[in-house]
Order: sequence, then structure tokens, then C-alpha cells
Amino acid sequence: MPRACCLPRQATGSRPLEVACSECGLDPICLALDYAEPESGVPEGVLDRRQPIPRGELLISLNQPFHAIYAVKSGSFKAVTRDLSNSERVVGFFLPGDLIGTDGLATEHYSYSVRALEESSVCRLDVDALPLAGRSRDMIQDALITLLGQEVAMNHMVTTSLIQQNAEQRLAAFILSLARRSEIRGLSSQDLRLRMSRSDIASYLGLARETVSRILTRFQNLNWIRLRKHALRVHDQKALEQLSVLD
Amino acid sequence: MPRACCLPRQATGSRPLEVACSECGLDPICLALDYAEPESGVPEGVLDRRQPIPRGELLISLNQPFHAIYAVKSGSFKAVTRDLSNSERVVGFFLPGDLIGTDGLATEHYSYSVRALEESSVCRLDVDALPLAGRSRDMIQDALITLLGQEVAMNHMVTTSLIQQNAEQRLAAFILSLARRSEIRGLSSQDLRLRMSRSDIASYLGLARETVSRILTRFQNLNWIRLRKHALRVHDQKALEQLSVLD
DNA sequence: CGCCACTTTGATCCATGTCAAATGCGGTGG
DNA sequence: CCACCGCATTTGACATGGATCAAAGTGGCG
Repeated sequence: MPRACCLPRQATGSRPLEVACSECGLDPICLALDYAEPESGVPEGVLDRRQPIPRGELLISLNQPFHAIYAVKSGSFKAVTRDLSNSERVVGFFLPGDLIGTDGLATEHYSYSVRALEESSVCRLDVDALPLAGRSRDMIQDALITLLGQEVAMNHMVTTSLIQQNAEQRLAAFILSLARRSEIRGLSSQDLRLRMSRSDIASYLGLARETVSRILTRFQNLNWIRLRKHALRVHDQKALEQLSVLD
Repeated sequence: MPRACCLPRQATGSRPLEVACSECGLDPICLALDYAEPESGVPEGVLDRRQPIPRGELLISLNQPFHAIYAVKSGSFKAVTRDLSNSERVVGFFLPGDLIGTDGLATEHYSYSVRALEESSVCRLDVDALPLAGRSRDMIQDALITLLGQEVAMNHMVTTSLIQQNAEQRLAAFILSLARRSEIRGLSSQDLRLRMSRSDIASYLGLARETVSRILTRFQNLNWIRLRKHALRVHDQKALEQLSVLD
């Protein structure tokens, strides 16, 4: 059973690595839609595959009405919201295979802006148009329930691990989470590309950017990681893991 | 259209205040099940209403397989999990109208233990038995999607507000969130009962219990709140709100 | 009445925020 | 190709919020 949407872009030269459809968070729904191949009978616009997004471009604007869920195919994104004092706060990063916008399902509008950190591509699922797709509601609903449930569980973990850990632990957990997500999606867990700025990381982790910088160099001096501009290589995963375990 | 399950317990004497069914998070599903009244044809055990839970009792144990979602009818609960270093961490409080266990929908097991902070009661929805209820899958699925979506949005807010606020702001936000939830459910937003210990609050907010204590007395000295053992009266909601706005 | 758990208050220390300056890096124009 | 500029990052010095340790106060319950 070849997954058609994964075939064409196999070796397009300098393109960044893509996550395989089979590893993508949207896959259950794509399956239900037969990947919206022409012969599937799914109308145009329900599932748009591989939409390119230039670096710096907004994929979603805060408070925009909800219409679609996106899956990151390649590249990366950051989610930014405004807190009560109206200052920007990074609330998440999206890597290949991640879903963007699931929280809009309930609220009817997006609760954050999403910006491409690099040249990226996404698959877009038009939720409003889903009923037109003629697919079994049950399948799609079940898939959505699963997705949302995973989202809840993930958020839960993140919250738990971020609050009341010190700066070193937060950074270690952050790096490990990137590595794990990368691995889950079938990419390398050792060579990571941190396309976000130190400020973005700091904002996300609730730290000062100076602290992020200091601790990253500390990790590097301990030979736990190797950091060259935005390329991160994990040398000693065990050491990072131990850090989170020690209280 | 009287809501049957709200009728009988109207004035049972010394019982704590109950949330009305119409204000309960489970209501959309209860509606779909006709409140599981005898004449509704819903089998026994799908929706158990008003199960009493004694103070200190476990409603859910960590890692227990998932079977049901609960709605708090009266009283209150705390959710406790263990972090990587195996120490206990409070990850949430449940007040009347709140749903417990929604994250199990996806993970198939509960990710925290839930303990009654006082004599409480819950409605129990047996998710496994739902298909037997003969209700339209669509209705129930839609309701579940809405519930999960709200959960995601809520978690999002909590995470955003907790990380990178100082202790005063966290406490202020905590009190305000209790007040708002109380109000949303149709109860008083000024008179709150904090049945959890200072340690529980501290654990939840990622602070030391001494800090919680100190700041609560500080708020009291400023005349923003009045605190008598576990009864909290909000005197100056505006002041608390301003605190979160200032960065 | 007295024990035990919880809470409050006080004193001290350290991690991390803040401010400031130096360094590095990419882009642009000459 | 180099000179210059602007921005991100790194590094240093210092201040402080909150953790930690310690001890006293408070209330519930046998």
C-alpha cells in the first residue's frame, strides 16, 4: 500500500528533510480521506498537500477564525501569543509531523499566531469542508478525538515538566523533547537544527535569553552537546536525561 | 424542560453547594443521553449520577486503565502525578462542573491520581459502555470533541500564565481562576473555599509552601483578600487582576 | 490535655534576572 | 573584496526573588 503523497518529492535536491506521511500526525485523517488523491472522490480544497510557506511568513494569525488544521511536512514553525500585558510569548514549536491548530476545533478561532522559522511546507485540512468529503463521519471524528486527546496529554507533560524545574533542567528537557520528537518522526535524534532564536527558546521556557545562552555553553563545555550556530548535536543524551531526574 | 437530575437534591440540609446540571461540563453529553433517566432507555451504568466520594478517597489511581469520565457535582478534588524523580506533584484541582479524566480518552489510562479534598460527589460517564446507549454516535462524538477542545484551550491558558510569572502573579492568577470558575458554574466569585492545603497550592504553582503562605498574608495585609483558615473572600479583585497585567 | 500536622514567620543563600559591554555574523553598498 | 552597519549572541558584574533551613505559632482530634 504505497502512500502516494510521499512519492514525488523523494529526491528534490536541496530540500530539507521531510517527514514521511506514515509518521505524520495527520495521517489517520489522511487515511480516512484516501490521501485526497484525485481518484478518491474527495473534493478539491479539503486536503491540500505540501503547501510551501516561505521563511518568516505567518501561517495563522492570532484570533483569526478557525477553518483548518495543518500538519508540518517540512521545516518548522513557532506559535506566538500575547499575554495579558500584551507582550509576545512563544507558546510552542512545530516540527515535521506535528499538527497545528487543533485547539481551534473547540474555540472556533486560533489562540496564537504561527510563523515559519524557515522555508517550510504544510498539509492543510479544511475542517469546514470535511462534511463534503463524503467520508464516514465516524472515522473522521474518531481520528479527531484521538488527536485532541494526544494534544491534551502532551500539553499536560509539558506543563508538568516546565513549571518548577530550574533553568538547566528546562533546557535539558527542551533539547530532549526536540530529539525525541525528531526520532518519533523518523528523523535523527542526534543532529537537530534549532532554527528558532535564543530569545524564542528563552520565551518558550520562561527564562532570560542570557540564561539560555549561558546554559547552552555550559552544556557544551561539559561535552554534552556540540553547538554550531543553529546546528545542535547531542553527544551525551544520558547526561541530559539524568538532569531531569535529579530534583 | 426540567432537568431531572437537578431536582431531588435541592435541599438536603447541610450538603455543600452543588453545581447545576446546566452549568456542568458533562451537560452536553448528559443531554444526549436524556440524563440517563430510567425512561430514557439508556442502560444502567452508562451514566451514574451523584456518586458520593468521602474526603481523602481516591477517585482515580495513576496508570489505572481508562474507563470513565467524571464530572464534579459537589466538593472538590486534586490531581496528583509523579514526576521523573518520583516525587508527587499536584497538577490540577477540580471544582463543581469540572470534568475529570478527559485526557484518558486518548491515552487509554489515567495520567494522574485524583483524590477528594472533602466530602464530594461526581457523575460518572462510562465511556466504554457509551456505544451501548443507542444514542447517535455523532452527538456523543461531537460533544467529546468539544470537551477535549475546551480542555486543550484551558491547559494552554494555564501553562501560558504559570510559566514566567513571579510568585505574586501566580497566586493572584490562581485565586482569580478559582473565582472565575466558581462564577462560571453559577456559584459565588467572592467567597471561595480553598479545601486544598498550602502545600498543594505550592506544588501546583511550582513554589515553596512558605512562599505561598507569605504572599497570602501579604495580600491580606493589602486588604485584597480575607483569609480565615480555608475560607477565602476576595475583597479587591481589581488589584489581583492588575498584578497579572503588570509584567 | 497533649500530640501531630499544618501554617506562619524569620534569617540566610543562591539561581537567575537585569543591566552593560564585547563579540560575532550576515547583509549591503562602495 | 573590503568597510560598515544592525542584529543576535555571548560574557561579565551585580541585584534580588524565592528556596531553604530553622523555629515558633495554630488548630484538629484522640
